[in-house]
Amino acid sequence: MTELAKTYDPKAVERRIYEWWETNGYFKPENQLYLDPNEPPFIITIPPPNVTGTLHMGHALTSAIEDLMTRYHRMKGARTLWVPGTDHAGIATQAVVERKLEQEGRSRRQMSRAEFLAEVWKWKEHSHRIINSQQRAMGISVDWDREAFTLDEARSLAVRTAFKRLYDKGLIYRDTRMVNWDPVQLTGVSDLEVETEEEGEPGFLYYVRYPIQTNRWEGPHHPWGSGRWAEGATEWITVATTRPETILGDTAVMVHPEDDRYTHLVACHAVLPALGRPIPIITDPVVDKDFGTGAVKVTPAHDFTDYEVGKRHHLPFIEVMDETAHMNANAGPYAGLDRFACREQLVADLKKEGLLVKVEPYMVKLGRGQRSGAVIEPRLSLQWWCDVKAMAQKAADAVRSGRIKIVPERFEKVWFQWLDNIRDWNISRQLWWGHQIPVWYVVGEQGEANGRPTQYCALSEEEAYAAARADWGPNVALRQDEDVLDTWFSSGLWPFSVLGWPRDTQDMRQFYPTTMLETGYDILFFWVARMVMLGLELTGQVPFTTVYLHGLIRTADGKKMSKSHPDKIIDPLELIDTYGADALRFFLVTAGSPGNDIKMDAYKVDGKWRSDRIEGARNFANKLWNAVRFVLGKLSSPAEGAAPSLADRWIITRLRQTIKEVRRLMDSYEYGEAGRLIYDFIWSDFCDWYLEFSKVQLNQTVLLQAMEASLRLLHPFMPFVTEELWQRLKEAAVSRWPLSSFSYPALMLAPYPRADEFELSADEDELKGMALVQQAIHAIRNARAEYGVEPGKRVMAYISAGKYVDTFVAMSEGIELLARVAREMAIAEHLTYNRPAVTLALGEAMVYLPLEGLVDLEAERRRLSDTLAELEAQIERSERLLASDFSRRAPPQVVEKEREKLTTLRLKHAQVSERLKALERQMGMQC
RNA sequence: GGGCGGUUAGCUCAGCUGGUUAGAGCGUCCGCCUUACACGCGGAAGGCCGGGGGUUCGAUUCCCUCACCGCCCA
Repeated sequence: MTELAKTYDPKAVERRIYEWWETNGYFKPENQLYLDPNEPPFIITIPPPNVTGTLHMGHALTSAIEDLMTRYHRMKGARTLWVPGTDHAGIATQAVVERKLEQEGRSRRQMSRAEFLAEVWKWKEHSHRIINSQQRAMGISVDWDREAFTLDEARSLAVRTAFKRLYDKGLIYRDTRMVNWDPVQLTGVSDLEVETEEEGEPGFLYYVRYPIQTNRWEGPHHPWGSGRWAEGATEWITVATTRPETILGDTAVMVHPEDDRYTHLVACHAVLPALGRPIPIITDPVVDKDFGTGAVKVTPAHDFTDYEVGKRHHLPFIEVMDETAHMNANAGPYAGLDRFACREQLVADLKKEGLLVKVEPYMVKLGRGQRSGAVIEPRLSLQWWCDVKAMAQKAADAVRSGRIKIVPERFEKVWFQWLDNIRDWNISRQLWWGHQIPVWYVVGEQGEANGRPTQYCALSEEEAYAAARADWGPNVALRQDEDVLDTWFSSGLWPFSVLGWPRDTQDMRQFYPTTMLETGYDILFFWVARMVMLGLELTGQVPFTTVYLHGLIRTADGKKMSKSHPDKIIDPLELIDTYGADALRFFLVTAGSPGNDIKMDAYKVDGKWRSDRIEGARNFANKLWNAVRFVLGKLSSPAEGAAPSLADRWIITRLRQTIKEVRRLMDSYEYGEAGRLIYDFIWSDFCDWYLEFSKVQLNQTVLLQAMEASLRLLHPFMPFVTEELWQRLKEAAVSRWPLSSFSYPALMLAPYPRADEFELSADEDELKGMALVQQAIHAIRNARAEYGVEPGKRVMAYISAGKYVDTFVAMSEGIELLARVAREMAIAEHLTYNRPAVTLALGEAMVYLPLEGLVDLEAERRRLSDTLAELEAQIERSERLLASDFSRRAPPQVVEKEREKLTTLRLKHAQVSERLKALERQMGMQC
């Protein structure tokens, strides 16, 4: 067997271990070796990453948490399945590929749909490969044989089936409505895909006056642009707008019915600038009298609010822009101009005509496309809609009734709020990349033709034709709807589509509903809510029983990483390269608390990302590595049948306490806290104390047991290094110490530690004694440092150990080693030392260090009297507390604890004051 | 406008259902290559737990309120 290197090198381990796990099929639920019949199965589906490119830190966090959950449940003996996959991400991927083509001097517009899709598929393969390698590098224990893609054959069937079922129920319909239109990507998007800057964006509020038609002035006598357009007009109404270009589409001016300023104008007509169209002045209570002039223009075809107003007041809907947000023929002289160019030109013209009253700087709330960043244009458009009202109520009920639990709980409030105010979901996208809508139209027919349907929703073209031929005869021609579905429609089916739905598969029967849905809180509505709605609607069951939401990864200055400049985006692979996957994972999982964002402390050195916190986690991996190196060294000597010492009983007791607490924390999703606890146990209890004690009192069995259990405990957090070390340990030890977990071929398949695995234990008194010994060692070290004793120098010590004398005697070799105390030290139940010495009062015990030549009597006297003063203050505080209502009102255990504390304080006080008196006597004698 | 989260050591953050003298890592200071580990060891300094009020024997923790920062929804 090769010796362990002095420093852990993740690169030499991770890839090899992962391939070994994978080729042995250890990630598959069918291959688990330890199963606990009492553990319910654990099924989780990965939030499928978009095949837009590569994974970022958010994905790394997702991987770390989900793999932690998965490995934990697998080791607990639950039948465990984690299904991987990727998302075709319609808009996002199409945008990425279009941009790439653009750089190559090509354009989608010049390509056929098939040609373009071939390009996207190429990109998808490329991206998918990178994503997979990143995920493997993270160590995720997914069943790759079950990998799914939202646009593969099986998922397509699920999508078409889902669409058809909802269509047949009347929950999916086609309608022309006002939608959020992205004029760059040329598609409608849903409400959720529009993002608004909180403060708005700098813009202007334009005050424009419209002349009023009167019997003396019925309209312009001079052309627009002549500067005399409004000549002769006598009355005006001034409106304020942030979007002057939409004036061209105005079909009314609106004021509040109780606004005295305008009552005389109501029912009059204003004349629309530029176009000269007379438009009515109407009243509606939605008008805010305090905004602008109190009079607003109404553009029913280009504004959500105005759309409603237009319908209410039966106003004409005049579109003045085309799909690319260029002005159309209805814009008269401005036709052909881009919306912003039109704005500029029109404002200049208004000014020339004396119609521009004033312009004020104004923060405009602009909706921007989530993917393109383009200013969203409200636009009338024919789209497919999903009526989700009823589904939303059921989804809300699932959480209300506890069938689905959201962690952290506070997100439930957001859940209800959104679902209770839900609007119909625009599910069609005017894109090429995605699931084409499974609806076919009869070519050449409009609407209902003699009662015969002109559109057919079907699972396939053949099916659509079969239905159409039945109505229209054999020569009917069909054309499939060109639009595709919103990506989230297919993602919404994920937890069951990956298991084979709508087919009746073994996986559906065995693994549905799933257990856990873990993702970032930012896609609670986009994804989680849709899965619950569609899951309940289509499978009749909740798709999962727990939703765990993690926070977002932010840059060092607190910005969202995904939105910040590309140079701030960190590739997890780079960090893995520098620190190892285990370090990255441990950092991600322990960096924060559930649902809260994590700020990366990343900074660049020579162009490479560094993080002190990840470095700390790497150091921990190295610490573990060296602990095992030490243990292996101890095991190589002949086995000794030493009886368990106090230290042995102590470490096993601490281990058992840690296991209990870790399991409790893991079961309540407090992964960070659990990780920190394991870290503390391994570093402080095991390495700092127990390994050190083992240097003087070795018990190979206990050393091995504690080490092995520590590896199992840590495995879900740091899978690679623990697996590697466990294999080494097993190889070295299994023939002589056949621990039961060594019967498993891999650590990842071994049982998670249970507190009742171990037989040794220390009782309450022994634990107290042990703590006292540790305190003594600490106090001696402290005194040595304070008095500048040479590090290697052995010092004499006299220990008065009271009732813990046996403990001190048992631990004397440890004290010698760790506090550098001379072998001849004295330990007795009661011991007084009258010569000059540093005195350490520990309450139950007392340590005298005759530091020859170093003890300055005066300094020691000062130190003791300071200690005494501090003790007196504490005693007084404690006495006051006990004399108050506290002792009557507080729970007995708490009061008892306080009494014990007071007793110890008094004991210390007596020790110190006695010592002080003795010292003062000595000093007096010296004088 | 409504809602949520945050404010704890120089920095980044823990602190679960209220209970000893509030913790960790990094950083700082002092001392060490002590034969597992310098990616380390030992020691130390450093905190009106954002402000105010309330409940309570007791508040970093619960309630109210204010301030600032961040986010979500409209």
